[in-house]
Amino acid sequence: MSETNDRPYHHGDLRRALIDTALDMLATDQNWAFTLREVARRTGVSHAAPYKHFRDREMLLRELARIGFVRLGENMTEAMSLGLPSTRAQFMAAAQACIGFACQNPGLYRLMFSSDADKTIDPSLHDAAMKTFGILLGLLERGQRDGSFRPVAVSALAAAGWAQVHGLAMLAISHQLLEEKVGSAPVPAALDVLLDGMCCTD
Amino acid sequence: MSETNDRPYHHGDLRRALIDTALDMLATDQNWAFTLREVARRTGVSHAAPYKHFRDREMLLRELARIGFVRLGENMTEAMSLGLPSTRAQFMAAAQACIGFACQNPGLYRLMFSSDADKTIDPSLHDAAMKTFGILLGLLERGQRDGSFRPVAVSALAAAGWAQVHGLAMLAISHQLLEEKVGSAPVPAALDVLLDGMCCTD
DNA sequence: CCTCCATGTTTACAGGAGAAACTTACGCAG
DNA sequence: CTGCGTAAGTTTCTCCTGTAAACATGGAGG
Repeated sequence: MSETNDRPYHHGDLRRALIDTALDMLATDQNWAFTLREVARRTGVSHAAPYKHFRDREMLLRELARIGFVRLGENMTEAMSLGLPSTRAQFMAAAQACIGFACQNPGLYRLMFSSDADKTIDPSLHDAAMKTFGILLGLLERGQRDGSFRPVAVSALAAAGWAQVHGLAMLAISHQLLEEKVGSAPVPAALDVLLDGMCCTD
Repeated sequence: MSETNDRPYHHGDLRRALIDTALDMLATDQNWAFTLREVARRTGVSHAAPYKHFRDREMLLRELARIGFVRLGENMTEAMSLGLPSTRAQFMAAAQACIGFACQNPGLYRLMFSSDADKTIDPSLHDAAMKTFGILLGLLERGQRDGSFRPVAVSALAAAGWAQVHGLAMLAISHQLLEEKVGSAPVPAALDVLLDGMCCTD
């Protein structure tokens, strides 16, 4: 990753380095007014160098968002592969993985769902988001087949599940899940309420 | 709106005018890179005038967010006062009112939950958000008393309901509720799934 | 009437986005 | 090896933003 090279003029892989720096800053600073120049500065390069790799600031943002979706998908897949007994438990694990990801990368998570990362412009970003959503969809379909989830339209389950997880993630990183409002462990509590509506086992 | 009077140097109520202009732009432009100067320009005033009413840009943003929470609360209260028969139907109406508000004011809604509107700084903003949340809480408590909602911890219901509505709103204004993913009417479908988990009547 | 002060304006400066022109060094044809 | 094309960096420039400071205006109170 961080090759401590002494490249005097040509960096070698500036594109990757810029992305790494930006991801690092997005994870570090809670909310960061993203500036290309700051990224360039911390990467140790002139403020115009990034334009050789990204047409404009938003193109870098979209690439960062794309990577975010890929990583989020990896986290969720990993959580689902822990050998948990029930599909319900797997859903719970995947949801908590998603929310955990958001809390560990609040800036990146916000970016992924912000208007700065316009998915109508960049097909690869759109695909990445769609693919990550597909993980959720696959879990729900599997749950319906094995009788865990109710046989309603899977799209309804998907919308509900996705919205719930995304909503909890957004509220969490906005520090709005205060104990006085929603209790001490709102995430599993809320997910359990939703799962009661999704599952057959009442 | 546009009073064609010749401003006698002193505007009269510039503070209000700036807020109105900004709210207008937040509703009009889907996603707008908020600039104080642009607000001043459209209000027909010098770019430094706003500083006589707001210490800095973020102070205006927080005030806008506060107003957003007040209006959102009004919308939700109104939706709940339509004389709908069941508490469940009232919840559904309030939720759809919230999501409708977000879709009609995407910029404002985003602002309300963005890190630009830091609720830890401004108590009145925090109070406004809390009060709007209280509307939801009140509905849930009432629903539990009348036997509509299950007698679990009300904070769990609150977290679930709030996250669901907020998640749907955010996904909707991010244009991520595509039919291919979540069907043609994802909002009521998702809310029904959640309500199945919240309500006693299965 | 004159003077104070809230509310405006003008001017100034730092910092960011991005374009254009210039520079460096890697890779390749002869 | 020499010379050159080109990708990748740098410098410089313009326009824009936030924000501070100094100045102007005009209504309210003595």
